[in-house]
Order: sequence, then C-alpha cells, then structure tokens
Amino acid sequence: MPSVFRKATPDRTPNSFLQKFSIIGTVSAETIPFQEIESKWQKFWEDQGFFRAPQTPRPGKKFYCLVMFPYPSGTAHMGHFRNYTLADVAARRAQMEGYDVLHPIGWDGFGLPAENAAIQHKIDAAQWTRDNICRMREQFRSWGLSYDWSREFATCDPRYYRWNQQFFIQMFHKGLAYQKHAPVNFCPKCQTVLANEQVGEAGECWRCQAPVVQKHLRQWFLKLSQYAEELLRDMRELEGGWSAYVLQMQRNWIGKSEGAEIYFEIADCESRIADFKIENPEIRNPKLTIFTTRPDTLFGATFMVLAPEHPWVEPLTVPDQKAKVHSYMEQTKKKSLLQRTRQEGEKEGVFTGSYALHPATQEKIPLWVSDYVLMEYGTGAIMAVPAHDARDFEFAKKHRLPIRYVIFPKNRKNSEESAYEEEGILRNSGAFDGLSNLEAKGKIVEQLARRKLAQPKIQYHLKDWLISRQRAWGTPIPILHCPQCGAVPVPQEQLPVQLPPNIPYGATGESPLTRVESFVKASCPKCRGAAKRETDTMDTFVDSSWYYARYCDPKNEKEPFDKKTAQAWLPVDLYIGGIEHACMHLIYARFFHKVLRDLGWVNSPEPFPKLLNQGMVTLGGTAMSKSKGNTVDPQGMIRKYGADTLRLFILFAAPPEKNLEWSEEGVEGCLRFLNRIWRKVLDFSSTPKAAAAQTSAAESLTKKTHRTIEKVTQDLRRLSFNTAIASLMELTNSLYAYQVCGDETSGQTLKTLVRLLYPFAPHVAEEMWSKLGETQTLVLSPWPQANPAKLSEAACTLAVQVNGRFRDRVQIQKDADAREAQNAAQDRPKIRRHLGSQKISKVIFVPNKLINLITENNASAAKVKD
RNA sequence: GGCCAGGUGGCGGAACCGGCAGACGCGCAGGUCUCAAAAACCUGUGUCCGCAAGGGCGUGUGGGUUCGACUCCCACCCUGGCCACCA
Repeated sequence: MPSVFRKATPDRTPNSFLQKFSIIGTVSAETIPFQEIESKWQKFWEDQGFFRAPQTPRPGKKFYCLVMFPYPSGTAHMGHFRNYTLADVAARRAQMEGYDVLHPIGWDGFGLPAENAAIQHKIDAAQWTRDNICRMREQFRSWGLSYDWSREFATCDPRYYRWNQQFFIQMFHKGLAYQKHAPVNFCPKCQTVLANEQVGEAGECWRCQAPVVQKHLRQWFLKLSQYAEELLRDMRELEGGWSAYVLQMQRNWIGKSEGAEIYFEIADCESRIADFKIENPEIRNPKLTIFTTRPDTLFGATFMVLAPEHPWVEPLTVPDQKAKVHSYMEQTKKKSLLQRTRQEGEKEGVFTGSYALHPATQEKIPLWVSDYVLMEYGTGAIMAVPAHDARDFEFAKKHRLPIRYVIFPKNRKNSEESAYEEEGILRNSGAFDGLSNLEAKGKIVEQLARRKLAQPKIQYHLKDWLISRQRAWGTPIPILHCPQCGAVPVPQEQLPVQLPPNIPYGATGESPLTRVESFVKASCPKCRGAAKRETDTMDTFVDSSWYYARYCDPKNEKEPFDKKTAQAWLPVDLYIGGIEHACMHLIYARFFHKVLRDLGWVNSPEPFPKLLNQGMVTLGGTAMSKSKGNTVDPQGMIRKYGADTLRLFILFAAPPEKNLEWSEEGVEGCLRFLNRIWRKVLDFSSTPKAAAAQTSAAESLTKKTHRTIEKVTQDLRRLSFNTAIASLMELTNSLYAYQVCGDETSGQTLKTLVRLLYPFAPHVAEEMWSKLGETQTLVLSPWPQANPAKLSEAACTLAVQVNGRFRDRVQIQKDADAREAQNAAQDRPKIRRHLGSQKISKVIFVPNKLINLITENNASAAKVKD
C-alpha cells in the first residue's frame, strides 16, 4: 500500500468535523481532556507502585533525587510547583534510564506558624499542621509528581523527632551539645532566642523581621564552630556541584582569618595592679591580648584601641579620664548594632590615660577606647597601625596620633594621604627590615612567640549553633535538670520525650511547656531525686538537618535509619531547593552530616554533592507573594490548561537557576505545542499504516529524530530543561513539515517524540503512548537511544569565510579534505567575487564545519600597527 | 570598599570546547480557511541602504590576542546579589 499523503493544513476529516459541532462549551474535540487523563494516569502509577524505591539500590545504579521538603503552610504556590517539577523531570528521566530512583517527599512539620495559628484560633498546632499536610498532599498529587509516597513522614511525628533527641544525647556525650550562659539574640515578637544565622544584616528576625535584642541567658548550643575548618575545606568537594554564589556565601559566613594573638604589657602596671586584682583576681601580670591578621605591621603600631565593652576599660582608665570614658561608654550603649557596624560617621573615641609597652620596641603607646572595635570579634582589642589600616588611619588623623609607615611598595613612595594596605618591603622594623611583608608575618610571630608574647591564631566568624527555642511546637530537648547531678540526659529507654497534649500555647519568652506540670516534674535518672525537665525545644533546623537520611529507611522503629541502607543511598545525587537556605539549612545539614559521620552513622563527607538552586517565580519583576498580591495559583492554572501544560511552561520559560517571569501567553504557547503533538497522534492512529517511504524527506526526518534524542539526552543530563523542550518543539515542527501521516517514518518519529516528552509532560505522554497502540507504560519503557549511523549526514554544509568574514556556505561530502573543500568553495560565484584577483596565502580548515580563505593583502593582516 | 553573578532583537531566552549570532517560544505583521470571528495552518519578523540581487552595521563601552571573539585577556560603565569599621 502506498503512503498516504495528506495535506497537513485544512480538511483533517473526522476531527475538524467534530470540532464544528462541539460549539457548546469551550472544549473542542481536538483539545486534550487533561483532567480525565491526569487522574487516570496518576491513579494508575500509584496503584502499580512504580515510584516505590527498592529497599537497597543496586550499586552504581542509584539516583537519589531530593527536593527541600516543604513547611506545611496549607497552600502550595508556584515556587513549590517549580521546585518540585524540576526534581520530577530529573527523577523520571533517571528511572527511564534504568536507575533505582529514590524520590521522596515529607513535611517540615514543626515551626512557629502552627504555634501562632494555635494561639490565634485556639486550636491544636498538631491538628492545624495535619490539616495543612492533607491539603498540600492533594495538591502535590494533582501535579503528577513521581514520589514514593510510602516513605512520607512529618518531622513533628514523635517517631521522627525521637531520633533528634537520640542524636542530641549522642552529641551531648561527645561534648558537641552543651549549655552556656551567653549573650544571645532574642526576638521580642517571636518570643524566643535565635541562632546567629537567623538574624539578618540589619539585626532583624529572619522570620518576622522584628528587631532582635540581646539577652544574657543560659542556652543549649551545638559545636558548629568545631567543624568550621572542615566545612570550609570540604567545599572543594562541592566545587562544580554547587553554584559559586552559594559557596561564596558559605565561605563568607564561616569567615576564616589567619593571624596571631599578640600580648601587650601594660606600662607602669605595678602602680595599678591593685585595680586589676579587685576586678579580676586571677590576673597577676596583666597583658592585653589583641588579634591581628597583619603581624607584619607590628612596628607600625602606634596606639591601641579597646572596645567600650572590654572588661579592662574600667581598670585601665586613669582617674582624670574616668568622666570622659564613662560618658563615651554611655553614648555607645545607645547606638544600635546597625549604627555601630556602618562605616559612616567619624571615628569617635577617648583616651584612657594608660599606656601599653610595644612588645618589640618597648615604646609606650597610648590605650584608647572606641566603638569601631567590636567586642564580638577577635579579643575586643586591637593594636592600631594607622599607616597600614584605613580605619586606624582615620582614627589617628582625627585624634592626632602618630602614623608610622613600615611597609613600602617596591618602586614608589608611600602616599602620606592614606593607609597603605598592599604588599611591600619592611622598613623601620628592626631586624626584619628588607623582608617582604609576607615573609615577615611568620617571622615576627615566631620571634614574639619565643618570648611568649604571641601565638599564631585562626579566627572564624562562624559561631556555635544556638538551638534552644522558648516555644512549644518543636522537639523537646531531652535533658533533666537535677539540683544534685546537673544536666542529665534522658535515658534511652525513656525516649521519645513527647510533647504533652493540651499545651497552653502562648508567647511569653518562656516555653509554654514550663506551665505543664506533668511535663516538667521528673526524677533524676542518676540519683532518683526530684528533677526538672528541660522545657525549651529544638530549633526546627535540627529537624531538617538529617531528614534526607531518614528517607532511606523511614519506617525504622529501632534506629534513626539502618546504616547499611542509608550508606547505599547516600549521598543525595541531586538536591533542589531555594537559595534562601545558603547560610542556614545548607550549613547546618553539612555540619550534621559530618557529626553523623564521626558518630559512625554515615560514611560520606558531604550530604549533597550536587545542588541546584532554582530561581524564583516572579510577576511584574518581583517574587510572587501573598502580601504583594501578585500570586498565581497553580491549581487554577491546572484546571484551565492542565498540569502538563503548566509543567512545560515552568520548565521552558527560563533555565532552572534563573528567575522566571510568569506569562499566561507563554502557558498558551505550551498548550499549543501539546495540542500539535496530540493532533498528530490522533491523525496517526486513524490513518492506515504504510511502510517506510524511501524519500529524502523521510530520511531527513529520521535523522532529525535521532539528533533530537541525542540533544534531549544531553540537555537532561546537564539540567538544561528549557533547551530540551525547545528541541522537542523543533522535532514537532519537522514532523509537521513532513506532511506524510501513517507511514513507518512518521510513526517512529511520533513514538520517539512521545517518549522524550514523558519526563516533562508525563500524563499526556502516557495517554498518547497508549493511543499509538503501545501497551507498556512509559515509566518502564527504556529511554530512546540515538543510532550513531543516523546522526551523521553523508553531506555537510561548510561555512565559507574569506579573510575571516562569513560569505557563503557550500555543500560538500562529509569528511572531505581541505583540498576538496577549497575547490568547492572557490567554485562559488560569491566567493570568487570576494576573492577577486587576490592570491590565497593561507587556508584554515575545520573539517565538516568551516573553511577560511586568507588572501595575501587581507585587511586584518595588513593593518598597520602603530 | 571587597567578592560573586550577569549585560545578546519588542520580550523570555539559544549558541555546551574560539568557528554560520539570534535556536525555541511569546509578541507583532501579512496570508489561507470562514458570512464573520475564534481556533488551526502558512509566510515574514536584529538593524540600516536597496525594487531586488546584494551589501554595510550589529552580543554594555573602549582596547588587545587570533585567520576568526557573545565566547579568551586588559580597562571601564551599568544591573542584581552577597559580604563589610572582621582588626
């Protein structure tokens, strides 16, 4: 039977006929019945359990695809949709490529919104959370996400948070969890303390933006700082897998600076040693400790500055200066942290009247007090080197203090107008003259260290993680406070310490659990005496610091997870989530993973070697948000256009890591694309089949198909979903241009197209697949393989340049050599015209791509260089 | 001030390793079908000169390297982000 040629354009008989008679309602017969298709396939996939991951993956064939799990706020927004769709494409592709895929979802169930809702509406936080989870679960199901729902859990379930408690106790025994009295950040609105990472640049609460205040409280900490160096070092492992941007942020946050502590003796200290004894009985021979990253500038130190809060300010201030110093300290107290840490404003300060002895020269240098020195960093005291530090320079100018240059650039003089902060050669530095400042750094510290006047020191910005929260909706910290034995961990067999029912919610700055007598009253496991239960709960970021490991073995009731099983799945192969967690969750989880490794639970250095931070979904250029009122509800869009259409749009409109501007026209474009394939499928299934046509059009369509397989496969590997979809659109256009229907070639192309479409638009692809007469689900259908023979053309088009400028293209045999190419090029009239009578002096030939003919007097070579 | 990312048509974006800039989509214009419209389909769409053939110019700006630069190097401008009196 001959191939059936049909015009692609009008009279597509049965369907356009039907279309005319389906005027009632907006749905025409050619429109894809999304709702029907979606629920049908969602049910089918779930019933068949296709997305259930095996208990243990085959070695080398695992793909653990994870999205940052949601807080159950009650409504999923377009940002969730984007996040989870991106992961879904990666997971579905991996499954088709034959991997054992773990693609789980769960709920970050603890947190303030639930507790605030409980206070406001007099309901149970647990119930509120459960209801929200149900609502969001239904939304996620309607999006066609290939989750292993059998592994779902919520962190507010005692079956989960008991392991938080167990890890906490293990850390307590290792000294990694401890309590201390310390100045802490307290949010007056949330009525709880916060970790450093949870306070914004302007000193605001990360959650409610209220200004944070300082309090002095006894709180629980995890020794994050102990892992500072390792967290920094292991970023090598993440290079390439994480964006440079997040790595930079973490590097900044860890904030390593290498330098030295140097000890300055106080001059004439005998006369005032009594003052020190009163204030600090342990101090015998007071030496003021400073931290510097520039020990090479030591000889340029002409004065010293103490932070106003420094405990030595009082004893060092001579009677004559007391009034001035005290008034300055008062002034400082009134400034906010923000005011103090801005460079703006003149550098005020006062002289204490005391002097220190320069450790190298024994010179007396004055001791000043100024708030440009911060108590929180280093030791709260500095040696001031105005010649080589811009801040010290400014201070010295204002207060007429001496400026002594000790480092000089190689070939020019120092300007006396500013601090010289670059590299150079030492002078005015005693025995160190002539050394480069880099060499001098080590040598100066070395020499001082021999006299016990200095030691090398590394300083980090990263501090320990304050995990206590004075709120009820979190994991109870499993500690009992005994008047005799102190803080005693709750014995293993008493875990979990469960939240009591009927918590008297309220934000009072104290945990509501303190008012639950039955919870508080306990006995000490050591001495059996009466003890009080710890009532603070853990920061919810503890919950999210190891949830990725729990997914590997979520039903385990004996342990957090089986080590072997988790080690087989971990690390996570692809982690997808928003960038806002760069310095919170992503630091905490890396820390936790390393602790778990040291406790023997996991064996990989990093939990997430590959991280994709998806961009925001914007409308009118700003992130969609309820408060701005510029949101688009994914559910409404799904009802209007279908989940697959929305998926395609979200994937196609921008590369994953960039922001994506919402555009309903764009959505309609994607609907048009799906409809085009849909019509081809209907056409094909209603057309009598024919053998492959031996035409050049058929051959070229086949080649295009194989090139598309190649392109989509590669694009999926590098998570370039937008370009993958573009090439599917190209193939669809080629299929339309082919104009033949029902023959082998168009059938093969159509089937390939549908299989390639599956990760992006799975419901529609499954439906089309079965309409094409296929009986096996696409989930289990192997990913198409490009036939290398079909990828290459016998002939190729060579770009022809004359003197580097593109002039023409020429058809040439594939793998032709330079000689043949040049002959073919010179046969072209255009090229002949451009060459004129000029002689060819050089030929650049890139096989199968390009030939560039250079003439003797070509313009660029003849360019006079003057 | 330091660091990072980026700057390509009317718009979103493509060009992955230095080799035909603008794939794909949106929008716009013209056409086919229709009594008409919608849908669908076809054609065109960086810019300037030209009826056309053809040619000039074009990837923030200015230089450089190269036979050849969106791509590499130097300087600068702009946008976004992060850090920042961190000693």
